[in-house]
Amino acid sequence: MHKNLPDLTDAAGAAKILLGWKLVHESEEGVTEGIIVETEAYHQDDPASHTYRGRTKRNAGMFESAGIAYVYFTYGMHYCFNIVTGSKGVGQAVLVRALEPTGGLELMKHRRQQDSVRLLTNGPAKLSQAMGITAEHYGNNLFDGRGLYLKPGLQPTDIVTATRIGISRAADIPWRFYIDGNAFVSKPGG
DNA sequence: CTAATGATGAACT
DNA sequence: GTTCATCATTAGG
Repeated sequence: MHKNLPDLTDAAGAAKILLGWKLVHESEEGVTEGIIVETEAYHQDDPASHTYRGRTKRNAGMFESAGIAYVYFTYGMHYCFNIVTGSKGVGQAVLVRALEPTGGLELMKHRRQQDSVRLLTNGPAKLSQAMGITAEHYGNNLFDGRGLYLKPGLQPTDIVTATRIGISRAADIPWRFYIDGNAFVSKPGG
């Protein structure tokens, strides 16, 4: 069957296109899903990217073919989820920064120990925890419709372009995109 | 081997 | 606005 796939040839373009797509995780605990409402692009020749200094054991996944998951652990306690873009051998990816929860709300609340829906997935480490994404999903195919995967959603009407969050270098490059007015964007403005 | 740092989040003032 | 919990990865010796 023909699959509806997004254009993942370039991280910045893909970051915009992926807004409105749904991220689904069918786990043993249950199914959780949410609409992607905020993303950031990271290229290889980008001082803020993990791949800027070349390939390492940690970032090897970003050099694989587009459409797989790149999950990294940071600050000693947080997982962040990325969608790999570009050709095999090119280190780029799209960081998913926020979701609008659309399914499995109770499971998300349980995983996050948090009752407020608005605080469930409005940040990269928060959504990873709410969705149950960990290092075991590193390298997963996100378009096979099994386990952790993406599926098409409604195209948002208004997309805001802004600067990226939490980086010290190339902080002025506008490679953050989010759905205008959405309540689950981690940091409106920028 | 050692040391610095980080694509964060929560809890403060 | 600021501080800090907490550790894998990385660069350097």
